[in-house]
Amino acid sequence: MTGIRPGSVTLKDLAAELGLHPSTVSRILHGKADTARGAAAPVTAQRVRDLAKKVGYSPDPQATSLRTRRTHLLGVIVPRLSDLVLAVMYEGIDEAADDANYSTFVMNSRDDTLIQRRKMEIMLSRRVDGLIIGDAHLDGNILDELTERKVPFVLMNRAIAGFASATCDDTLGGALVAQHLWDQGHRDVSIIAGEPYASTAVDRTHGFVSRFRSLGGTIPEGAIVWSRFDTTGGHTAADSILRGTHPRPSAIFAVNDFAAIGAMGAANSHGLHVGRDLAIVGFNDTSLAAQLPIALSSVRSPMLDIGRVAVKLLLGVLNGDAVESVRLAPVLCVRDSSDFTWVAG
Amino acid sequence: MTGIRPGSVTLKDLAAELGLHPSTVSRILHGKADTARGAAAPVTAQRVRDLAKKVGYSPDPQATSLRTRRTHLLGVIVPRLSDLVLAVMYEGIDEAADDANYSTFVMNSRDDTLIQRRKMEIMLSRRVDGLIIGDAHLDGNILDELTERKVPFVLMNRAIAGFASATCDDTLGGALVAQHLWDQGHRDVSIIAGEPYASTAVDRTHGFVSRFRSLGGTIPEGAIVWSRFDTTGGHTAADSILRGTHPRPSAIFAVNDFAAIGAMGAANSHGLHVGRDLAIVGFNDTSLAAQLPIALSSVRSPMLDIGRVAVKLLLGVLNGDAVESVRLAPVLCVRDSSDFTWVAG
DNA sequence: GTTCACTACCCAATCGTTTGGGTAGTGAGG
DNA sequence: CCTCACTACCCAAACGATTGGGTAGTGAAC
Repeated sequence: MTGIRPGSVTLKDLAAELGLHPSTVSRILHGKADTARGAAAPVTAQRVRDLAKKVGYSPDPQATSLRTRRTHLLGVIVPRLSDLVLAVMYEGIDEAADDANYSTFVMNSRDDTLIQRRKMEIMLSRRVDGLIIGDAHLDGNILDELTERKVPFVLMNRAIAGFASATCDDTLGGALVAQHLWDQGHRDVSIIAGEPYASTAVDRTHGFVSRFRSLGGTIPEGAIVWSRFDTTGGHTAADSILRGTHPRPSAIFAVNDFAAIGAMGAANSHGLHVGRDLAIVGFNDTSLAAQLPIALSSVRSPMLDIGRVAVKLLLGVLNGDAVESVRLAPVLCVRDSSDFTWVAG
Repeated sequence: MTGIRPGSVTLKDLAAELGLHPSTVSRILHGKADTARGAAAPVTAQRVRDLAKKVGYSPDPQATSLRTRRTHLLGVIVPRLSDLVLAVMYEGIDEAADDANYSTFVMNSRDDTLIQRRKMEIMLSRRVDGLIIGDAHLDGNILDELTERKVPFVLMNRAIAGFASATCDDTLGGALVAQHLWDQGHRDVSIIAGEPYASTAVDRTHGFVSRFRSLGGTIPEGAIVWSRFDTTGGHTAADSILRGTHPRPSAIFAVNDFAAIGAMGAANSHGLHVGRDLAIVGFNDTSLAAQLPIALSSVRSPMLDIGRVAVKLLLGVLNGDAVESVRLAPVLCVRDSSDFTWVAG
């Protein structure tokens, strides 16, 4: 449609073609409220807009942001995009940013503090307008630094007290699982708790533990096993749980679907049939959960929305608003992996 | 370390501080070969570099590319980042681009031709130096247009004749699976073939079929079922296969791990034990395959490398080199889902 | 003591926009 | 006829870097 690669035609070209001054053309193509401030005659304005459309004029973003000091670029930093959870959140970001006419850089930090720093510097040196941080560690010292440097940013997925974030209500999510397992009659449970530096892991675990205890249950220290977030991490953790000396739990809560899948594998190799001998519940309800050979119970977190909200928050910050953290409510999806009613009934 | 947000200090500031002209500073900080062309005295050069490092000078990329007409930005377009395969490839891109001092935009097209176009225009209007296209459709008319508009680009994952691409040798991959299933004694096989517009799907299917036939096997038309690439797609396809009238196959090749997982689910609900009653082989060997309750046989494709190679190719194109497509070799990983030897032996 | 070739710099234009501040021209009011 | 307030524009200076083309100054050769 546009014919040629955008960028060929400049404001000056348009102005010359129409016998106008570039500044006039700029004002016309720029705003609406401005036009009223005496920018141009309606007729001229229309001529300008018509030509602009016809030749497919699109302003040079480099030139624009050189002048305006705004790039309309958002930086997104996540542990890894190959983590489905973050990938879906990024899709939400992509959509929301697109709607607001922003573009996004996204980089993987592998949850490594050094890489985190490096990627952030790269983004800042690209002059992004703001940052969405999806890999915050609970000892968030980088964040203080960013605040001090007056970099606009918000957190996503993981929350840190004192900073604006878009997350799932992980504490509630954990509690839902505790309630469910308790209701199913489980009294000996273990938790595959994830990485201790991630608020998601900590909050889900904490939410689970405190609800379970408030129901009258007990959870010994040894029942909580920290682990990586991936399948291997889950496998290893479940293995150590099932191999443990204390009474083998009848249910395991993994704070992440992938860890849960790993746990299913481990259960299998221990000769346990998941859903009958051992209940397993995951978190996030990724697209896989429902499709597994033994469908996995999981807490559905609104990943797409979390991404979208993160963008909205950040745009708020950029706009100078005082923004509040948003915690979206999760929903428990019970499936075969933890549904014992058919056994009991 | 850097103290303040980069961008605060400019070339002019440096020059003023040192009593030099900005152009001199620019030349010093720019190249090495240039320096020899009479840029500055070694002593001065050192002074400049020291100060630059001390104050954390980093050139404004907008200003630079306004002048040089190069943004050091690569555009990446994929169907969806929530497809693990593409996410991993993107990690490869991220790394390679980083090494070469480029940054990347990545956008999701959902394999929708309209969105595809729109996202491309966005990237071009951002003045990316080149494009990595991960969602090419076999009727690649957009590509001709891009060529005509002289946009530098390469394909990734999916190949189209006549354009440079970084892919897995999908035909070979399909053939490996055919050979394996044949060797295991399977004579009735079905294929969950994926989307017919994707070269990955077509080539893997074709590779499988032609090897199987050359071994003396037959594959009726009805044994090839096109499908979406995700778990649901695989489930539906497998369901229709297992429900079919013709003799139920003893093995299914799904051209994608997620489709294979869906197929496992379907097999399950048909009362078939995968690995004993029915063999299933996937493709890509994503991190899940080995961890599933029944470990999934899969063709390992070097996803990370494909991403890296795509960047290398694109940089070649940008450099004016004549680049050749690269097809990386896959490796078959046999696991429980298709290993019948313990039954036969 | 010119010319010559360096060395080590400086000058100024330029990339494409934006934006604060003009200024001709017009019609009305006094 | 002068002032005044518009309207509908134009001017020029930025923004921060790059780059082709100078030019003082120095030492050596003739």
